Amino acid sequence: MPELPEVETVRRGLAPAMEKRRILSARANRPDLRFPFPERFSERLTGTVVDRIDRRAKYLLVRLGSGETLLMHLGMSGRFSIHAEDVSRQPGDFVYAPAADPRHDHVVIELEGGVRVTYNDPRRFGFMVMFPTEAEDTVAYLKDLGPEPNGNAFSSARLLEAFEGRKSPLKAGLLDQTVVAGLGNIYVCEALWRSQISPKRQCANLGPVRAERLAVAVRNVIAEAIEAGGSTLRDYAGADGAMGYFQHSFDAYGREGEPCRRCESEPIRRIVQSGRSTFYCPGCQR
DNA sequence: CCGCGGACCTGGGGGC
DNA sequence: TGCCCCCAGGTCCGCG
Repeated sequence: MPELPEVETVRRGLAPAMEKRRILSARANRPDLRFPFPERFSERLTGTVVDRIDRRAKYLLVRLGSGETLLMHLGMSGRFSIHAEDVSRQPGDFVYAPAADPRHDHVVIELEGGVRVTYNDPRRFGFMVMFPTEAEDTVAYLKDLGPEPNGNAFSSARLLEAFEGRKSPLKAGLLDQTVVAGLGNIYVCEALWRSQISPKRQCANLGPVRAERLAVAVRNVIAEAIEAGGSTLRDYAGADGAMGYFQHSFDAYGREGEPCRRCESEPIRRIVQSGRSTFYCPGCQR
């Protein structure tokens, strides 16, 4: 999936195309993604104005003039493309996305000004739900989320508190969205590599010194990835590759067998933790 | 309550 | 060319 930085990049791309524009039509081309679309999906979107697009963790929150919020999650393979006649284009904006298989164009939204936003998702792990904006505090997807890694509430103290007594390995702990919100498989591997901490270490055995290194690494890895416009990996292509987005390179993720860029003595190893690949350097991550 | 494995989907790549 | 297996950025659910 797009992790937090990629979702933030998508938000920044969608915002200039959608904000302050009225939705002229909205169509779902099938009854469901991961879950069924909201009741009367098309009717609830059509005619309302998009006030603003926010992000929380990996969720996009489209604030509508109707008083509702459209919450969207991109799953593993969700992407948006925008076709626009008069959206101002600046370096870094993404207006056209690379071609996707149109069989997986599941949602098409037309807005004022000749803007068309298309959601494409081959695996259909993404989903969209709607709720009254005023009831946001009760929305299950949002209410238990931990702090944003780039916010003030995220710190080494937060990690120590969340990990107290926890038996699971750090890899699993950092993927837990109630501990810190928005990390996924890639950036967890990268943050652990940066902080030289083993993904196999028990959460409860983190300790204050490593916790500080880890918190700094998480914060920096996320900030840099947002800065880079999100990674452009595989089927994620919310941004237009042709627009010159930085091709993110990773230190650990996906580098199995390649030499560690820090200690250069051991190759990066791939192991499986709770069913997912973990990449780390057994030489310098302890 | 916690932690883990499986399920949900489709497509791409490698081996034979 | 085809087939089969493995792999993929996430999350939810049920089991022990």
